Amino acid sequence: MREFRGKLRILLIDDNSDHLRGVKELISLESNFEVVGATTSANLGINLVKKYRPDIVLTDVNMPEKDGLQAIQDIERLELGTKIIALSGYDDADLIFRAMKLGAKGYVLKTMASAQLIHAIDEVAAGKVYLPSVLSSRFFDYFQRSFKEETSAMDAENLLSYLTAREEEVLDLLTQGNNYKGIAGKLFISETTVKTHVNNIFQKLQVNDRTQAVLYALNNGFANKRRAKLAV
Amino acid sequence: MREFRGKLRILLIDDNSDHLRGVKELISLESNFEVVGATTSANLGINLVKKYRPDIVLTDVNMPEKDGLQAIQDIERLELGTKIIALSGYDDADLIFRAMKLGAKGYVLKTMASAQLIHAIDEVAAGKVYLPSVLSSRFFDYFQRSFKEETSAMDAENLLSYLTAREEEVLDLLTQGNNYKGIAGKLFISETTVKTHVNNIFQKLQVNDRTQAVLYALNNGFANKRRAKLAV
DNA sequence: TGAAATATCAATCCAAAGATGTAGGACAAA
DNA sequence: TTTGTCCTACATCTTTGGATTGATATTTCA
Repeated sequence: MREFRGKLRILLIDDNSDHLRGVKELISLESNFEVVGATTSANLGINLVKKYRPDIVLTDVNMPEKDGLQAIQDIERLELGTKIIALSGYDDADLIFRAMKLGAKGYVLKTMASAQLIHAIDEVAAGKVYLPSVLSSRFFDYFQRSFKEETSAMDAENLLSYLTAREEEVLDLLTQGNNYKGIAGKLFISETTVKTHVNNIFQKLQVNDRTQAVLYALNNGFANKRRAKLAV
Repeated sequence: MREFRGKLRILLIDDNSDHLRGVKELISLESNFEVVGATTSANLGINLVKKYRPDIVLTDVNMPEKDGLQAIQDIERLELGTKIIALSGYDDADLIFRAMKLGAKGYVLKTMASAQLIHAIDEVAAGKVYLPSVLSSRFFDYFQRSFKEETSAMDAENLLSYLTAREEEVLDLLTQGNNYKGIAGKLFISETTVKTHVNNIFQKLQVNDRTQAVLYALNNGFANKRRAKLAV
């Protein structure tokens, strides 16, 4: 399963030097793991990533100054294919969500058994994503809650549904920053006709100007709806 | 682990009547499961959910007409606490992502062993989210890719970074649909001053009018940036 | 068929938005 | 102290946007 080349090269970042040492010893016990670096500073850690190009980075996400999330983002931006596993003392849903959002391939609690950490490293090294089931539950709760608002905004009494097909076209062009002249040109109709449509849109959406119309459209899933007609 | 009250009440929706029958028999073999309904129609299924209020709904997501995703959304909107497990013949990342987004608590492939389906039902009934590891890998790939664009748009050569603090405030109010008068009132400055700021914003963002400025802001993570200052 | 909704275009008027130039005071950095 | 940036403010002018009314052709559907 693992690649032919020697050991899995691992870099550790944790501002708690005790924990750092502990993890280092733990990993060193594994014959197929090699710790290529260990530091208590996120900034230093990023430099070490550039220098040693490890396969895996284990980073604490609860650090002062440059925090671990920022470190994840910075490392991801290097685009070296480095796989990141977040370590944390807390099973905070928001923290997990943000770490995964930034590209972490795993998230392990410090309180978890060491075997779990080893397992996580193996899984992530094999190209998988590793989230202990307790944490994945939290993740999905958070994930679904954050989309619930979005979808509920999309239905309900949506004023957008009162628009005619032509008005939707016009609104679509408005949401692309066109003025009257631009819309008229693109739809091959006169500017005054566009004005008529736009005024009708304002009435239906109960707004006063184009900016508010565009904001209403964007906040009420207008783009999604139009995409839906093609993609769903 | 399971609650004291009798059996777990399950409803099945699958337009393939053969598969529907197969799953029904499979589940009926389990002494603690009870199939309270089985239908090949999504619309009918939703009505059955209202009528029987099952604990779990297993629904195919590859159906013609009213598709399974729509069914998931409709059932979720009833807010009966019904837990939904999506069934699909395909491990399509986009499909998995959308099903989970809409609130599905599990996703199981039809090709998977029956034991896995039973396990999924148990897990979901216990309040967990169940995604087989193959699928969760796909899910996270998709998830991270969809956020990669967002974050990369947020840095790079972002014209927003040239704005002064005051200009950011003004732009923020613009993205809320305010006109000159509204902004002036909220910032306790004169309308002409607001005009000056807005004009400077246009220059810096290289746009021609407020709508384009608002769109630029929204498309380049302006809201995220502002939120970041508080929340990150 | 006949009513209702839709799409088109025009004229007019007023308000709002945008462009440009100028300028004083606060403040920080060189 | 000087230089530069930022925030403030005003005047002026042009352009664009928005409201209103009215009109005609086409489509939709009961």
